[in-house]
Amino acid sequence: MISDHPTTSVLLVEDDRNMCYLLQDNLFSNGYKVETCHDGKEGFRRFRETHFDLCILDIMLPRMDGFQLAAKIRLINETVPIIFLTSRSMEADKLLGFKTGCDDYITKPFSLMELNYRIQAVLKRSPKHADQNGTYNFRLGIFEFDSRSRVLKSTGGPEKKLTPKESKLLKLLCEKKNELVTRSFILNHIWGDDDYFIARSMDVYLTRIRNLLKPDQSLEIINVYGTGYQLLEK
Amino acid sequence: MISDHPTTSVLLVEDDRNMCYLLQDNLFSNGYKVETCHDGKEGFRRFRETHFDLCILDIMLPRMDGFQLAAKIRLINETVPIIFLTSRSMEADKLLGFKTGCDDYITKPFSLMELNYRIQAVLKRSPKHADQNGTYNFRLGIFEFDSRSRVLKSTGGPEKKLTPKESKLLKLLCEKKNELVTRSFILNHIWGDDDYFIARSMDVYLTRIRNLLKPDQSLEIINVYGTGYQLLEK
DNA sequence: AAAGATGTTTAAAGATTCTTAAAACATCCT
DNA sequence: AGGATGTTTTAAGAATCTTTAAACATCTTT
Repeated sequence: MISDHPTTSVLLVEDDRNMCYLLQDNLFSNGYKVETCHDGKEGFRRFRETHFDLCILDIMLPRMDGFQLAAKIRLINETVPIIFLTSRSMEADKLLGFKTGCDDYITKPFSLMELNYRIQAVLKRSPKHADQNGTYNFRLGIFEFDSRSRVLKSTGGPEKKLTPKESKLLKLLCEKKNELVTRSFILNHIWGDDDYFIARSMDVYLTRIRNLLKPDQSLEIINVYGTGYQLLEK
Repeated sequence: MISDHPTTSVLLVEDDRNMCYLLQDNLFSNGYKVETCHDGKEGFRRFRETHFDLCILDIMLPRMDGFQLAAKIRLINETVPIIFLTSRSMEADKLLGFKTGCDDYITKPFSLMELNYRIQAVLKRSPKHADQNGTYNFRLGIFEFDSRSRVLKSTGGPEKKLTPKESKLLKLLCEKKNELVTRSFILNHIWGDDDYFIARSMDVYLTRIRNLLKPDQSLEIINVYGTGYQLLEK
């Protein structure tokens, strides 16, 4: 089968090595780029670190089941299509209540042909936010910011090297420049979790970013009480 | 029996010299390229050093048993087929729980015919990731890097000879250029193990590689705190 | 204005990574 | 075998990054 998708990247989370390997091989030979892992937590960590066009999640997984994983994925990406691998005993109810428009599920045992068909269908429906993670460079007031090398350069000034967390936070704010970003959105995207202490940690980073941006008076990160933040470029 | 496999290379790890020789001879006369060793640790060392298309592992082995060995092999190669040699007393349970889709096992005593049949079956199932180790030359900024001769040539500059470990590390980073590579991935692939001290050792090599790449400002190995590294080419 | 909730800042503790030097180990050569 | 040379690991302290803690400020509601 010849590929018609330049490099669609797939996150495959499957506990059973046997099955995992079979699927990986099938996907690979269909031209997809595949990353596999074998438990939910690792799956989520991967998802946060990289960009994927499709997730295939087993339901029964160690450390965090497929539903929980999908829920966490949905918190940070509303659109990426997810295909669940279920066992026959799974009640369709639970699944139907869960999956969104772009998702699908397939009951084990299934044929590879069937899976491939569903993948194609699900990708066709998916809006392909192509540029989702494609932008790494931002122009921001007097600054230029490269989120990959984590360098914030002020035109005609010195450049500063940011830490990974600083960089992610600034990137997120840049992506949503002049938009309101909720606290929980930031927390789930960058920290992958949202509790009291992590929120305090975020406060610290907000302060740092504000300090970094101080040289340019036209930039401001304003707080919307009880809701979130907004990076304004005046 | 005439071979239909150009040069399928087999790693045979068998404690019992007698048996080992018998098998080696049989494999050899079937056209396989065979390397033998007699304990688990040595087996793993070999596996890391060379490329094999098939592993035949006795379960009872000195220094590290066949299961442990297989587990470590799986960490650095998810797909190579493994055939276990078990004694009759071995509970099939343990084995079935362990082996993945491409693997098989055979209970001693067995006929050579039976073994050969299983080898063919297992190889047929295996997808032969042909290009797995195929790329040795990399273009990297102002450099050209040949990971086999371990030479890093800077265009119009002097060439440097790398040590084996340096070379492996740089090769791995080149293969995953612009991707995030986790610490444990590097450790398991290059050192075959992942503990505190080996991680410190890796730090040392990272420093060296960074120094080697310093002449080209556009190259950078950035650290993602708590996760891994990324070789960026800007 | 008071009280509670939420946000900001600074300091410092804890964790991880980086660097350098020296020790241990390996290989080559005579 | 023994010395020279090259490679890898160990060790230890410095540097960097992240989280925790706590004190203070601001906002909202009553």
